[in-house]
Amino acid sequence: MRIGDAAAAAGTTPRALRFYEQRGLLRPPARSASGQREYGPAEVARVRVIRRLLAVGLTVDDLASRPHRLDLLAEDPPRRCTADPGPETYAPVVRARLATLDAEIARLTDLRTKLAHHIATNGADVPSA
Amino acid sequence: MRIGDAAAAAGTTPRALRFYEQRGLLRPPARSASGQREYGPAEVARVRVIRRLLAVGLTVDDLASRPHRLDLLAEDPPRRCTADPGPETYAPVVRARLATLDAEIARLTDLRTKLAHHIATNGADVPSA
DNA sequence: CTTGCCCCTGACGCAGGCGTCAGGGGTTAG
DNA sequence: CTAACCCCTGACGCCTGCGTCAGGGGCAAG
Repeated sequence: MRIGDAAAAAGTTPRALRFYEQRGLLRPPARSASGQREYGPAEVARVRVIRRLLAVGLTVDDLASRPHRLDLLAEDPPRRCTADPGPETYAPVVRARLATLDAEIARLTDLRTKLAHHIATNGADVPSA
Repeated sequence: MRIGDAAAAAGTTPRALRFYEQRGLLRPPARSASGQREYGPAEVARVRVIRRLLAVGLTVDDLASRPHRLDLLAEDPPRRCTADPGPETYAPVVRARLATLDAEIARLTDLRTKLAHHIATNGADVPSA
């Protein structure tokens, strides 16, 4: 499978795959004689895992920090939460991510409150403080 | 007053003042013989208004779209909500801003929920969908 | 006169996850 | 053989509100 088909199969674009490879989320794949990247089903599965993790808010750097964890998660069936998941768990980054999400939500909610208050009291013009 | 003192008086930096000027939020100020910007109390007040509006979530472009409104708001005492505030009100941008804030808050809240759900069911590892 | 702080303009950096263009080669159906 | 589409690498663009560096001049005190 060449990059275009692999990307389509994983629901993304060739550019994204090259980007993940460059950032260390994907190992450099095999190449054809003419230098074209060759992907198998395992790589596609791995990309799907990456996309899911990104979709729930983890960053590329989060994933790059524990590349081996992607191996486990992309297995079929995936080995999740064995007795000893080792030091490769995403738990720390997930917790950090939750914290920053909470902080951001609180910040925006606060902003929204202030803005709504001002529009109510000042006719959407000047915040009084 | 030169730019450093004016910036300090308004609670910001010289760089920010030049930036506001470049983006049309501040009119080009008077210059000394040697080309240094000269500010008065009115400019400082205007900068304070700008900062408050930015702090509640409006963007530089929002403010730049209605530069005359800043004149009114920076007056002492400010003329707010006269019988005819003209077409220069921030109400439309404020409403738009509220909408984007709501959308963003909803998005982040949704993310947070999903992430928290996955950490609870999968031990902070793999999102099952 | 010199030291030291302030000002000037112009331009790049940042954070994130790619999109997109440039310039050049592969590959496959007709 | 050639059109048409795909792939390659390298590099800039995006978006916001400035921070920061580079290179060059001003101004008041000792």
